Amino acid sequence: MMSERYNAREAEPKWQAVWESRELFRTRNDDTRPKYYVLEMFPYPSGRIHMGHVRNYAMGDVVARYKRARGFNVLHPMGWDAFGMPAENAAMANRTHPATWTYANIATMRGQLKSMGLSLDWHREFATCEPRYYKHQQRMFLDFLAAGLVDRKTAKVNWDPEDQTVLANEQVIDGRGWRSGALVEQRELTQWFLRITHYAQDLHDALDGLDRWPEKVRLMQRNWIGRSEGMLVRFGLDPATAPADETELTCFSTRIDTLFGASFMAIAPDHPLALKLAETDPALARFQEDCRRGGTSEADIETAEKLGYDTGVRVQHVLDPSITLPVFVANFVLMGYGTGAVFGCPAHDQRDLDFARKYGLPVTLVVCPQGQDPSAFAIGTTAYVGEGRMVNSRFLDGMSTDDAWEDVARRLETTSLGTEPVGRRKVNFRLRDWGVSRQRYWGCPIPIIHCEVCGVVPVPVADLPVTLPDDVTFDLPGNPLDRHPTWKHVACPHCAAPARRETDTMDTFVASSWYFARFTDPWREDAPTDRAAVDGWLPVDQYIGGIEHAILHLLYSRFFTRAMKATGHAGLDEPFAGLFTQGMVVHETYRAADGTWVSPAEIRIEAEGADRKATLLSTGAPVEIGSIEKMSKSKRNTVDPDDIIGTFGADTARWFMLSDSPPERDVIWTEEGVQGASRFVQRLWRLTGEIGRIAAPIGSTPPSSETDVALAIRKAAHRALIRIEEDVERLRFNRCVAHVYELANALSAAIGAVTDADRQDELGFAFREAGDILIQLVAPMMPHLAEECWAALGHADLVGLQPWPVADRVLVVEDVITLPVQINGKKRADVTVARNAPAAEVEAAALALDAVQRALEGRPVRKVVVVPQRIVNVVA
RNA sequence: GCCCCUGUGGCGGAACUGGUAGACGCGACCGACUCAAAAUCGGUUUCCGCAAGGAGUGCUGGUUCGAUUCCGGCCAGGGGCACCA
Repeated sequence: MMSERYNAREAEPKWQAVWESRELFRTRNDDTRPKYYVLEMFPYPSGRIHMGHVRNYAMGDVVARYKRARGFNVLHPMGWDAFGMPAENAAMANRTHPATWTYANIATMRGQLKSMGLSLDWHREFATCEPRYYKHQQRMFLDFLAAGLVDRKTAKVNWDPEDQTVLANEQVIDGRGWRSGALVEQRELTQWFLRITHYAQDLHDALDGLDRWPEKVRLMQRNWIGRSEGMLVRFGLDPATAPADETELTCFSTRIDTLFGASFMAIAPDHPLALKLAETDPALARFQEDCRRGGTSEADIETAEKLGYDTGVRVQHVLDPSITLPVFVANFVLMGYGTGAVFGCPAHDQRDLDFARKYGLPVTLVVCPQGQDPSAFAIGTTAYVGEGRMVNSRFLDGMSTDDAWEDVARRLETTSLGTEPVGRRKVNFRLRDWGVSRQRYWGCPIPIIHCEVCGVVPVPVADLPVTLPDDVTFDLPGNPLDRHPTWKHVACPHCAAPARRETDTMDTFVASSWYFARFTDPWREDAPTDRAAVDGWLPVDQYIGGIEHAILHLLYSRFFTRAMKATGHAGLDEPFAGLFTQGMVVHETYRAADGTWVSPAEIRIEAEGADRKATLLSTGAPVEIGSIEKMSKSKRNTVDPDDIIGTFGADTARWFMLSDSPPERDVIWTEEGVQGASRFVQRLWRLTGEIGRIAAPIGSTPPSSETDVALAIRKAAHRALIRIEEDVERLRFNRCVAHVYELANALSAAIGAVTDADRQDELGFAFREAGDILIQLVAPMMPHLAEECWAALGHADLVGLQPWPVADRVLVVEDVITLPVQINGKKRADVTVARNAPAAEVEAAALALDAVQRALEGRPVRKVVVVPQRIVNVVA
């Protein structure tokens, strides 16, 4: 017999054990059903799972369980993004080994994830710090190197002088290292780069085809790649002013239409010409030094004043050599973009205008906005960057900016400087190559050996993996691999001379750029992927994760997949066909009188509503209720999933995470919300008991005639079924939850309305059908409760093994419908008509209504709009 | 500065391609059960109004028989990029 209350703490482990022993979620690669790959971004093993994980994995699990019921061969794996700095920081702080710390965290978090009852195929689990994984990453690095997709070059990096390591841009806060607090220096270091820029155009263009990605993410990537069409323009140096053997200066411009407005040239402080001039010009050298010292943080750049140094060199204007322009070294020109040289057109570029005003350079209007009089239109402190008519531009005058652009482009292409044309069309990208070298221990070793004789030598594939040594120390700053006594000393694979290993390791983002491919066959030892498996499973049909990865991880993965294709490890370009970015879990913050943050577990809410108050549990002292913010350790506004699962059960946590807020938006974690979810768990359990008492036996035949109540019950079930199908497909889980509530409400109401005499014979069949559907609808979201209810309804097998119910679309169509009747757009009455009634009939029925005649107040009817099955609008 | 998104009851939110605004949940209030409380069940809950009725989706214009939905302008909040030529 059913007990009164549903006991999640007993039921959940029980069903998890049943699923596991029956291998419900084990996925086979040789299954012939259509595939469906659903993946949530794998976690970093930071210690414990947080509510963000719960939300992310609850969503993915709904999709996985739903698709499984719909007959797909579902791949839903889990693993660990296990390399990275926190492990090394923990090692330094706690004198543990990063591996010890990492694997302990994985064990904890695996247990937590298992307690959520996720339908994961744990057989495919791996951690990226395992040699059996990173071995293949090293292999692909070598393949990329052979394919020309890896570069070794010097680059400016953020160098923390105290920790003696490179920092990522995100790790530099206000110009200081986030850990050490030391002022970060810019250093030229030789680094390994993955040539993501090789695919810049394709990564840009292919965004159009990612129609199941959020527009926001595509836009962010498009901006990040930063494609711009322009021209490389070669300016001849004025021989009278140029240093010996310097004859030309090339700049990149997207606004060659404004060339007649040019009043100066500007080059980057570290432009080759500037460096050369500085050799004989100490003042210039000092200026360059000042520029370099200028902060590199964004805040510094934002506020930096435009500074320039007139080199005395002049260039000849490309459209009229008799005009010469001064060449400035300017702090706002970047060597890393274009050619490190620009021509300045102050009237039509804000930076150039600021610069020109400061140094008294001419400002010539060459584009006049539509409808403005050029003689009256003056440039003040704001440049005009829009389109318009050309003025002050000789042969271009009167043209549109577009036409002028083409005209200039053709002229420059057909004019020569030396033996080459002056201008060449060029598409430039903002995207830079991906620097993957990290001076850290806890990462994938870069499989390279440096030999004095042979230079850079790849580690032979047969020697992979290059594994990390275990005996390392973290008591000193810097890279433990570099100061390890023996690890880096090896013989050159070519000449056998003493050589040394590369001691840099790869950025952790490399590991997360292909894990989704490895999941398709994580056991294969001789290659990163099995081509049949990877090409069969990919692309991921539905990828779910946080918006914070909109650029880095998602762009790197798109690049990596292309590089894997180029080197034969995969057969496609785009790894993720569908992407969903879920919102964060946020919570109120609480502060004690002394200003310290207080955790939700330490307080009590004293009064609800407008005069909501909180006090400290321990002392009763008042606590200030603060703003709602992302759950974070620093603000202490976190709720531990273990506590919630221990108190209410995983299903309650899952249900709450799916309800209320649309999944792409932030969800506010509230105690009331959890209580509400928990209440529904109990209510569904009671309702199941009541349905079970009325429901006909499994497999009963439908009665020969059906009462209105019975029909209504079945209609409600099928309506909910149809809506939930639609909404799960579109990941609108909050609406799925609402549909379940509606069905449960309808069934409760029907039970309340039936008399004892009605039961069994008349309603039994309807309640059997509707009850079974209700539980199957709940199953993807609250799987444990659903199993318990399914069994209570008399089923011997698991609801997790049931095929999805077949919706009866004919059943839900009503024969008689009620339409609103509006008069001049305001609703005044309802009219009930046959669903297929002709418009004329509907119109007549509507006009015959007393309420309509009253509302018309004798005015003549001018027009009647009848929208079939929707509305009637009377225009008077 | 540039680009993008969002704005609906006390709260989270719903409303299909322009067709009954407020589904569903939370909170609140009233009632039933109870000695009492919890739990549960029933009811009310956009605002103004006793009612009839009127107003209402950030503000403001427009298109339309009809606008939360489409268009223009403005306001507020959030996010991304940031000297990218």
